[in-house]
Amino acid sequence: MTATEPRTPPELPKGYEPGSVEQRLYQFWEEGGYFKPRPDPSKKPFTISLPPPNVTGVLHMGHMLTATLEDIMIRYHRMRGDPTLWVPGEDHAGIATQAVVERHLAAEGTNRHKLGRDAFTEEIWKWVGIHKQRIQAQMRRFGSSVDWSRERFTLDDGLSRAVREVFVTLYDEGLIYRGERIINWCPHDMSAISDLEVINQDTPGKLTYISYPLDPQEGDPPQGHLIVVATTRPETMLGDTAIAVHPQDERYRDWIDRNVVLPLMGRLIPIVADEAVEMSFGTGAVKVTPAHDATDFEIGQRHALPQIQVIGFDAKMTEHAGKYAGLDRYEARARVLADLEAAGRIIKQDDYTIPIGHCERCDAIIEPLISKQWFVKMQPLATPALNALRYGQLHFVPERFDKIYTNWLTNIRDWNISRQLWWGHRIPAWYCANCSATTVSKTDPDACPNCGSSDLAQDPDVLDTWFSSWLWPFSTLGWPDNTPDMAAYYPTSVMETGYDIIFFWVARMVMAGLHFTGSLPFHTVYLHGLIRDEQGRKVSKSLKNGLDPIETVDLYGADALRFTLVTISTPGNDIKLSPNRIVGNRNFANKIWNAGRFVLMTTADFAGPLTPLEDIKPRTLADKWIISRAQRLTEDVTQLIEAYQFGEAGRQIYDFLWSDFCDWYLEVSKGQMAGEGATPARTTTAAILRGVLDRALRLLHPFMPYVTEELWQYLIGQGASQHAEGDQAVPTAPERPALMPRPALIIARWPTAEQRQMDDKAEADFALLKESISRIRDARQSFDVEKGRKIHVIMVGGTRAKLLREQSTIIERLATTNPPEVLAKLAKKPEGAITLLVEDIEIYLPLEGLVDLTKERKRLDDAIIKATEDAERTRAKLANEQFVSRAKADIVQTERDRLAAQEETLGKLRARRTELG
RNA sequence: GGGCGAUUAACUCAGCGGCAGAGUGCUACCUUCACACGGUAGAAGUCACAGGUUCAAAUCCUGUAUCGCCCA
Repeated sequence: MTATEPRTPPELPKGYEPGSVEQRLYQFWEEGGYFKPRPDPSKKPFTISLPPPNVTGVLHMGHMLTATLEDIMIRYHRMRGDPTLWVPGEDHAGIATQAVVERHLAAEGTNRHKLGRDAFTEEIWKWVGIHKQRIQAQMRRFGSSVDWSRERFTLDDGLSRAVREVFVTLYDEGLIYRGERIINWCPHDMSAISDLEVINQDTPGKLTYISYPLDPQEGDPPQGHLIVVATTRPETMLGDTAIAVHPQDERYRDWIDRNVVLPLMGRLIPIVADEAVEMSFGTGAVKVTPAHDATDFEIGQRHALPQIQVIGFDAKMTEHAGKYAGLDRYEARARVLADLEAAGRIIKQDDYTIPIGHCERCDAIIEPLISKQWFVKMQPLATPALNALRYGQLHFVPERFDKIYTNWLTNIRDWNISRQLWWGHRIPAWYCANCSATTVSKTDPDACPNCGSSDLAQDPDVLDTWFSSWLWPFSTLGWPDNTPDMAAYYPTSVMETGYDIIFFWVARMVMAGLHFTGSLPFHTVYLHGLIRDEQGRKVSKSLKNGLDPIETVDLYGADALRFTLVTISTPGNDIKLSPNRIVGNRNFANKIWNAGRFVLMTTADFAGPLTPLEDIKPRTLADKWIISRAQRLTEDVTQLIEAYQFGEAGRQIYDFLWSDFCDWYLEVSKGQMAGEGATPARTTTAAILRGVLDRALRLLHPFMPYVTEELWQYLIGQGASQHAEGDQAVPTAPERPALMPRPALIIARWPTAEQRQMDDKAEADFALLKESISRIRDARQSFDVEKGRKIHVIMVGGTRAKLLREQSTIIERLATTNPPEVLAKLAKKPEGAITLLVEDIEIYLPLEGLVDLTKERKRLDDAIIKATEDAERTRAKLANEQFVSRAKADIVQTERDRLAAQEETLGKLRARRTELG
């Protein structure tokens, strides 16, 4: 590079101000079309579907973690030149959204029934519009480089068509059926929910032992027989239609098929034998209430027992509950217990922990009830999904989720997909009033295909939201049509989401993808942990302990928060987020900013096209060292990203920038840049400063997109002025300007590590130099040398004398010394000097008037003790024959070298100590 | 009942066979012309506990304890 005409250094603010950078740059990228995929037939596309957030929700820190991890992968692949697509969108969140709007209506003194179905859904669509915009704005603040032109919503026409296609196909295949089953009923939301949406909470309760008298028969003792059952839900006894015992249970064998008189109700119910009964639970005899318990329902089916529903959909007792009709279920429990007690039917009550099901959305206690619902038969879908993992087509990061996924799919149960709501995809089933045939159809039928009657009524229910989400990776790309996007970007590459929805979503997507497209929807599933507060508590709205991502971005900048979220975590582990950590990374952004500012100012005379690092011929040890470090970093970061180790990759870049580049190379470069004009030293140093900064910015860009892009624009000479124009020129009109109007870091080439420039010797030599300087600085401080005072230094370097002589100006500069006196061997020992040892180098600091000999003796004594211990430890290791014969040769050699060095150190320390007397 | 994870410096966490690391905090000194959102240096750990495997264990195996999560 040659010096071009001097340029005025750009005026950069002294501190990094994310607020003035982020929105402008996001707009520049978005308007410039940088987020759109660049087709390249020679390269494998990289695609991610964003897990769609609930459209009426507000994005929280977990969403931001998702957005950050996915953005890292997306930006990395985009820089590699892969056709890269990130599809954003939202889901309609049936129950949650309907509940939000209903609350809103209630506040206005109305409700959905007054409005009617159409007006109500219209009302919801208004909400959706507003909230969608809020989510989009949040995603933009995170820096997420999604392709907004491909944004999708689960209730879009296209996605709705996909839902119908899937429903009808599964119905035709016999994998969707309608049936009466025990389902989880939420009496608050007045809807069925799936097993997954029930949260079981262990709750202290009572196990009540109730005695039921057997219907007397000949041969019974005069007082009759009693059979005792244990139950946690005594009120359901009103609906009992049998008592069940295990067929092998000796205690009850003689009573099987006899009847008992149901207390309080007086009806006769049989004792049946069923293998489902656990002999060890309670008394081994259980009451059977087929209408209110899943296990009892199955027992009832096997023995053709009647189903008596005593609790209604409103969680109140029904007319079948006799005198308890109309009571709330818990009030009924108390009354039933009191009446049983009065009748002498209660044997005892034990304390007992009961898992009670709560609604995931509203926390109401779930009531198992019999209801006619639509189900998906899961087992045939689960088998291919299991095989995909077993045969290595699907990968989880971290791997331990293999087991969780396998376990769930192996024990999978049918999926209740109908919801008694108004908001969602209406079930495409029509019932004929004339012939009662059921018609399932992709298009709305005008007449019954069976009898021709036009008296058809569509099923009033809607589908579970997850029934549309499980199609997300392909429905968003245009499926069931074979669109260009489907052809180009499906299957997607990685699914990144929280481990809490592995069953809800991930496993179901795998099933749907395999069944409907014949392909896995993604090859890798990266699961991140949940975000908790500083005390490790789950973030919840009621505790108000969650940091709001937007407020946090406002305070510290998006880059700082993104970097914190990534580097604080390892895959699958929960994250305790503390503001402290974010502050540290805001400081990191500022550090980078100032390093950039320094490079720009220092090299202003050498602006122009960047010289690729590979083309730079380093002149000094420091040059070789920093380039070597940069190349090694490039290799490591690339490998770590490929291995999904984003946190470690980020930490390595941090260390490189702060410790290697700022603490050492920038300081060394100040000496190398001394003087004027385009001297070889200045030209090379400037090229390295710019080249290494460029390299680091590229590697860091996926993690901290804003500060890196801003600096890089300055680095390539398009900084402030272009931005100023850009601010004015931002089009508000819908038409999109030409794609990617100018170079930008977001599409700059991801660097390749150049092995040729990795230099072990330079790294070892520079490490020695750094250590020597640190030791001198340490000595200066321990002996209270004033800060600016240049001290005399004598270095006895032996074979390293040449190295030290060559690097003496760096020592002079960074340790604040006079030109060091470097000798191969020492002729005359300096008197009254401090002695330092760095490997085999002796360093003497003759600090006139400052050296306290007593202190120095003590210092040497301490050093001798430590060196003796070190040498002893190594000697013991080498004395162990097993170690020498069994350990790898290079390890043994390392230990031998170590011992030699330790003994030399010890010898020198002792000799010096002797001299001091 | 079954399964999983965590336990490393005061705090928050990396490391996961070869002499214990980072950030924050702490101590001392420093407003030196990139940065006080900074610099230099320092102190600080029986890597939960008990066994085992290995020449060598924070790291692998077994068990225990505590905390947390998932499934039933």
